[in-house]
Amino acid sequence: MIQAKLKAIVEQAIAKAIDAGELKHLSACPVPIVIEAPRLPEHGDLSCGVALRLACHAKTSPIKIAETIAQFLEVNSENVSRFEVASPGFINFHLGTGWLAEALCEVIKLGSAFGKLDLGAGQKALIEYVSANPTGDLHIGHGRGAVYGSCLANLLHFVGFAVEQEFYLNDTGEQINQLGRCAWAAYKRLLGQDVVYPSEGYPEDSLKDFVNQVIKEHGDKFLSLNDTAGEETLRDVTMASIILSHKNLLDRLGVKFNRWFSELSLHQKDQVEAVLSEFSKRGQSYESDGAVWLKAKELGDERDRVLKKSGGTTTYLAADAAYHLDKYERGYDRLITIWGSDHHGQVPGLKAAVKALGKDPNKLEVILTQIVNLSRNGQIVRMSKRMGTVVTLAEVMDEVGTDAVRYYLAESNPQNPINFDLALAKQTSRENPAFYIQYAHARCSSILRKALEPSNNPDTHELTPAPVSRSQWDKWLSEYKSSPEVFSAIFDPQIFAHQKRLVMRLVSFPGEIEDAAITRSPGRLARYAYELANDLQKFYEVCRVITPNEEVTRARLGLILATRQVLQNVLGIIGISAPEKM
RNA sequence: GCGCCCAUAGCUCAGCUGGAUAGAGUGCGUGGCUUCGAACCAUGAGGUCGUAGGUUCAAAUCCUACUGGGCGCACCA
Repeated sequence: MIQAKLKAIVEQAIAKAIDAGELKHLSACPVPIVIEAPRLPEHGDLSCGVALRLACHAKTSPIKIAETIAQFLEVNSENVSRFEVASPGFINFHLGTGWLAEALCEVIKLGSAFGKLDLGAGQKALIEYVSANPTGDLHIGHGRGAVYGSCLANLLHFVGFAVEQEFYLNDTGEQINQLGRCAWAAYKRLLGQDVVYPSEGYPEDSLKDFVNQVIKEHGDKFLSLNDTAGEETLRDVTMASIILSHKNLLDRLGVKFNRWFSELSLHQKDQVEAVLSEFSKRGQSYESDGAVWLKAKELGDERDRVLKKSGGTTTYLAADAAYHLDKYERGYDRLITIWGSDHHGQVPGLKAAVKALGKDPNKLEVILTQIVNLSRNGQIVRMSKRMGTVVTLAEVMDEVGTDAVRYYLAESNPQNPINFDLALAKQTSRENPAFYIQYAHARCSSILRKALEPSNNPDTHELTPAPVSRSQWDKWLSEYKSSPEVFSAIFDPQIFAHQKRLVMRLVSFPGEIEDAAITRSPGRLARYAYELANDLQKFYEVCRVITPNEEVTRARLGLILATRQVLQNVLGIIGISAPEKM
């Protein structure tokens, strides 16, 4: 778009300056030419700092280089109304209306595809996230992983990856057996039996709701079972109830998985044993003290890791290795695994296992999400699985609202810890950023409705025809897509800055997408959405859209349409609804 | 003790592949609704970018040490 066009012009100017012998010591531009939006309006609409980077190559001061380049710049005044060199060596460009109008045309022409890129080129990517143990409620930390993962999935899809999303279900092992013991005791106690609740394991309170759900479905018919059968049965039905609640809650949060991958299935299909044989066959494991060890130290870990305990059972790492081998064999080009930061110690082990299996470790990206500190009025709410989750994700969503929770969790970068104050979030929920962005979208919709729908006078009950007729609108829609000149009437010299700012924000969307995708930071799109909404509000404040002048109305409705489109596109990625009315 | 992550406005967070006067939101002060949605806008105050060095024409950004906080260092998962 505009940045690329400007970049080409700067590139050409540098080449000409070199040809003319004005930039000594250079035969080609050795640094990338970056066109960016300056922070301050007096620095123009777009700025290029290439002269600063060229200084040490050209052995001249940045300001002189900038002046030299500026001499060779060839711009059309309709596109770039003026440019100037500013200390310490920036070239600042002030845009005219030409490129801006063309850009709006492109936004409307591309519609929901505006901003899409082809970074992925159809490569298959698998994102595994949440993967919470089915032994209790989800908490806000799971929520963060869930929101981050789903935003990243949306984003990577938007930039051309074939994305699949997967939840790894730890549905077997010691913690699940413990769930069985606790649930069996809770079941009997809830049905009036005087049995002792296990002192070790999950707190009774954290299981009560799930066991009550079991009782609601199955009644007391399991009471006749002996303890062994009872523990197994309660284990399975309680786990099913927990998994269902996880599915429902994540669904409510807008998080959807293609697959819930069962760890148990790996054992049942002997994939865990198979991966152990594979390690052995490749000479990557050995026996010691009756246990089987992975030679992880040779592969970058700080020490070797146990795969199979002397008691004969396999470790979590063995199952995880089998799981990741399965992922590799399913033929993905990128494997993204999102874990809570408390698992960071496992990353070298997993990477070592992957290397030991002869798979490309660079395909596997492990992203860690840092802790969410939950507080209420400044008081930290402690979360601990052993103590039971004090505040569940469901409660946070009920209290604050799902869109607001989603925005808060989406906005931050995963590697930073965040503080989430319930009282604060609730108190400001009416003015929260998610709401603000949605409001901007609803406002655009409202303006379009106002333009296209007849209005009803409440006193006289007379219908006033719509300012813009249906047939006229259809004609405009096609003009928006093919005739940039219709937009020239948007621009009013009095308030050009506001209008330009809004258009520039729309124009910067593809670049934002690219940066967000490359750095795996969908959060910056959440912030972009806020900025866009803010620019729309400022524009709206000073500029009427529906006016008696048909050409002006046509142009400004087009701008509103384009803005609404980009809001929809970005809200789609961060997974927040774009309502027509609020 | 060792390793990883973090420290920016009262609070919540951006900015970090080095570039112009460190930005938003929230809270606080002031002003603005006869007109497409005031759930909005304008404006003011508020910062030794944890501390100390170093690299550089240029450091919140890179390097080192330190301080403070979180997490991890099992034949647990």
